[in-house]
Parts: sequence; structure tokens; C-alpha cells
Amino acid sequence: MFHILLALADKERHGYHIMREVEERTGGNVKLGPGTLYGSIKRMIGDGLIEELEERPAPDVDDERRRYYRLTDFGYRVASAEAQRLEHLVRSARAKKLLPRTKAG
Amino acid sequence: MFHILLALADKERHGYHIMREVEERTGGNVKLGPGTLYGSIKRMIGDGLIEELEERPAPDVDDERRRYYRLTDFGYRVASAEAQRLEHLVRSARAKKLLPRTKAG
DNA sequence: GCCTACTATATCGCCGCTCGATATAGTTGC
DNA sequence: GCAACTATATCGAGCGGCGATATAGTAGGC
Repeated sequence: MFHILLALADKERHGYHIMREVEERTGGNVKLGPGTLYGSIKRMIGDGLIEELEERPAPDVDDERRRYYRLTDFGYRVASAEAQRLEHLVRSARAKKLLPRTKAG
Repeated sequence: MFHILLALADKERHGYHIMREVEERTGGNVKLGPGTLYGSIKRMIGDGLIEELEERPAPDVDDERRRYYRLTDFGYRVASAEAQRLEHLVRSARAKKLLPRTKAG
């Protein structure tokens, strides 16, 4: 779910584009299957985290099948809060010496 | 689960001690209920992440009921790997401007 | 012409983890 | 006598992720 929020944080994307963004960003370590992806999208729309766009891109670059999504303000705040939560976890891990090369932890 | 690994990363602890360590470390934001705690411990022993100590502490500071646990080498490696995974997520979140005060990210 | 791979969306059921509720039981303090 | 704390344990509900499966159009190789 957080991966989907991350993928939509910088710009709107359609489902398949989210899948590829996650795979690229993680160097292939995280792969979203269609079950995870479209199931999550459905739930996240219901939760008000993301919304589907009405507007279509220019017809010459469009694909009818695509459905575009973007973060809502609420989704953005949830993503930020989650990112901060993870940051705290990472700091704790540094303090417990679970991570190498501490600059300031 | 990661919270339990974190709690045991610096020293061995008994179950209730893990509960309090997590609550203190997170400033009360994360509270492990007994269901999560003892269910996780059971599973994590089965997975070889943690192990129960045979030795008891000095009788004058001991409580018979307590059961002490520590990380195995495998558990330590899993905790490190997970910490690195989270670190990558945090870096991505920084790159997408979901986190304030970027020094280098 | 046929097969494979890619783009794109969608549903289903299983499984693993977390959580709250509940139980037990001894100790301390009011 | 009662509430709060220490300490462990089990159970069932619920949520989220995942693999499998389905549909369907397009592109490329042979």
C-alpha cells in the first residue's frame, strides 16, 4: 500500500504504470501482482487516499483501457505520516546497530 | 514483528519486558497486546529468529514466571535486512518529498 | 497463420499477521 | 476487599498481500 502511495506521490499514474514504477524503484525486489495492485487501488479509493481522474491525456498518447489515479490531500498526509513512522524505525535500528555507516543516528 | 526484533537487538528480554520496551521506544504510539506479543514469539521461535534462554538470572532478581528470549544469528541478519529495506523506503519517500528537512537523500 | 510476450484491468480465495478479548495467577497498595 | 500491575497464554475476527485466473487488444518472430 505504501509503495502505491509512493508511486503516486510525484505524479498521477495508471495502474500498470504503478506496477512498473514500484518494480523499477526497488530494482525488481518488489513486484506487485495484479491482485495486490487492483485490490489495493479499490480499497484506497474507498478510504479516500487516492482518486480516479476524469480527464484523459491527449488522444495520440492515450490508451482507452487505462484508468489514471492521483493522491488526494488526505492520501498525501497519510503517506507523509507513514514515511515519518518508518524514519523513526530506521533511527531505532541505527541506535541498536542494525545498520552500518551511521553518520548521525 | 520487527518491533520485537528491535527490542531484542541489544539484549535478551522476557516477554513483558519486550512489551514495555516497544511502548517506551515509540513514546506510547505502538502498544503490543498480549495476542500480538506471545503469538509472534511462538512463530518467531518456530522460524528460528529468536530462542529461549536456558539460564536464569540471579535468583534475587528473578521472577519464576518469566521466560527470556534472545536473537539468533539468523534473527539478527533478518533484522538487519529488514532495517535496510526500510531505509530504502525512507530514501524513496525523501526523494518524493514526503519528508521534511532533507540533508542528503 | 500461429504462438509468445507485453499492455491493461479485474476478481477470487488462501494465508499470514495483528489485534482485542478473555483467562489465569501472584503481588502491591489503598 | 478491590484495583492496578506483572507475567504468560489462547482464541477468533479482520485486514492486507499474494498467486492464480480471466479477459482482451497489440506487436513481433517464424
